[in-house]
Amino acid sequence: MSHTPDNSKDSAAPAANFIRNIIDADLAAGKHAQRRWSGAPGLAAQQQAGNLDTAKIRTRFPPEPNGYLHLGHAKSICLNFGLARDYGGRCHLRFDDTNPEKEEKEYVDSIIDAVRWLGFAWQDEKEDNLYFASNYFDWMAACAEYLIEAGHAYVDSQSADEMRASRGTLTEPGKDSPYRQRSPAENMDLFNRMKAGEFPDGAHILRARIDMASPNINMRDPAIYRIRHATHHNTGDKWCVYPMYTFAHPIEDALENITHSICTLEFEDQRPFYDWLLDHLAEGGLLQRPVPQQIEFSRLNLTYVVLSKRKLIQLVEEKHVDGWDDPRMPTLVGARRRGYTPEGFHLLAERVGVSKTDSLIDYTLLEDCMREGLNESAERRVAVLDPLKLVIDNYPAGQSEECFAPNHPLKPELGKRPVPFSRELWIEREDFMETPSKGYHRLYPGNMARLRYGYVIKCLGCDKDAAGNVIAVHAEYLPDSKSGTPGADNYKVKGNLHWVSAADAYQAEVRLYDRLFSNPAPGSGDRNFLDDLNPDSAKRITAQLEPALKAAKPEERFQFERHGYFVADRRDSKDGAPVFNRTVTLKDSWGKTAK
RNA sequence: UGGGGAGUCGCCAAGUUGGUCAAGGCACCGGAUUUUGAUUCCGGCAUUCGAAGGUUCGAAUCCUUCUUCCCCAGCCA
Repeated sequence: MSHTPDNSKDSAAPAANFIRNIIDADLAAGKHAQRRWSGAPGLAAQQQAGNLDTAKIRTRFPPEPNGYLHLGHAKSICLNFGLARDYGGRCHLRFDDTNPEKEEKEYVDSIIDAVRWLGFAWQDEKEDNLYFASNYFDWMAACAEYLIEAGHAYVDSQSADEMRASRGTLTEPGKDSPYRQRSPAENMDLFNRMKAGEFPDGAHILRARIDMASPNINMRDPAIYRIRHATHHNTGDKWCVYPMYTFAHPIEDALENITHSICTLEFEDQRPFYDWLLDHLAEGGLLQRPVPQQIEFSRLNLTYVVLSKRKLIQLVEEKHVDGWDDPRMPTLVGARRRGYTPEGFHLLAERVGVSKTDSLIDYTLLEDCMREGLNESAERRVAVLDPLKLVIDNYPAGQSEECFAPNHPLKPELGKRPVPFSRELWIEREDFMETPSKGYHRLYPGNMARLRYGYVIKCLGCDKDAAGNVIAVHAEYLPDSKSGTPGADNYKVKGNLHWVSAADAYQAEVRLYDRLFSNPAPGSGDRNFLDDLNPDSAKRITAQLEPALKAAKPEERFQFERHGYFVADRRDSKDGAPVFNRTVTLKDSWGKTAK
């Protein structure tokens, strides 16, 4: 523990942050050491009959299954599951499905898939911590009834509009509801009839009785149970009353023995109610102490990215993108198709840290995190994206030979693969300039450069069409310069180009993705975020790829040398006919100064 | 104008029992290696902690005032 941290990425200690500080202090004080755990969520009586909880801490990731997970969720997932992992605790995956009108099974499956893809598990040989808030409805109703009996909740019969009007404003206190003084017995009767389905939606509502004059609007008798005659994806038509988030979430946490309930900043004002509720329910013996603690951190914001649900839906519905898993979408399914990696997201979460400061992260940081992992894991291949014909004038037509390219420069144990060399090759159009710019050291008449893993060549000139466009480049090769042979190093050249034998190339579709928006803050000011859409965010080209790429399997990732990282699309690739998505380019310090 | 939060290098972020502590990462700038103008590797990078006062031998850390930004008035989460 006390040795100085070395540079090895694996052994680096997690960076300190205020949440870890809280957990450290709680652990040191033994705050949660006496919690009992029955092995499943439940009220105090059930938990008390269990053993001491072996999990040092319990966290949870509690999405509402009403949409797809996005980049922001990745931060939260890494945080919650990462904390549990680092502290010998557990992290629950809990669906916060308390609103029957917005939630669907389809989203549940997609969320489960995304969390797994990120590499986290809520299940092991001892526990399976996958939960649905909707399975706690009986307990929640019991909690509500306790509150009613204790005089801490009442049934209000004002309309939604009347309630809004009497809630007051940010600067003025609210007014008590005329129904606020109903007796516990009357409230209980009304609540039972609400549950029994005697009233239409909105006729009554259960409210906590706290303080209509509180400066914190969330404490002005918040609504905790509403009537909603709707079919729920999990409980069907069993209920026609549903708990509000405010009421449900703290109870869910408590039932699951959550020690640290981590959420985003906008819930800060909600914390007094969280504590109020749990304290009363623990007082009433329904919940075990100590009750969970809510901790808020700042959500992830990225430049060039939009994450609001409303906007994402708009992008999909108005077809500005090709579905939720469009590789340009900031959803996790989109990121996956784009070729982003779980490791990259872990790295990002680590680098971004955790605090309460509203932050705006440069999108390049995310890209950089992806590059870092991919550089390590992706095998190298050759691809010519903007093909220009290169003719080796002194190489016999019809002849060909094999050259050998290493699969990974950092991992020689991955071996080499043969690539065919012949008289006619495809090279990158930008690797030839008839009149070179300053500092350019690739192909131009009279210059020598190396065909990577092949021969050194001397550029002789080029052919042009009637319009003056270069249609082919001519060169002669130096037979004693072949890579891997004794004389290979006789020639010192700066230029080093990739190439593909024209006769052997695998011609395929490649999608060159760029950021979806061209404005770092899409829709900032009075702008419509759609006006900031980048018109060039998806270019489809036909590229000339080395033959080995034909065998790529969906989701297989490669570095196309000198270009960037690419992934075989998991949706559109056919067996033996993969198409590739550009995940992210390589860094290019030449381009920076030249363009 | 009520309440709740936050302001430390271009972007993040340690540090908050006051004393060589202004960590670290990313970016950036040099230089070395390099058959990817990539990677890797060395070196550089805040007399200053939103601002102004004050307390103190000594403050990013304590006090006062000011200032900027974010969140809250759903029977959404």
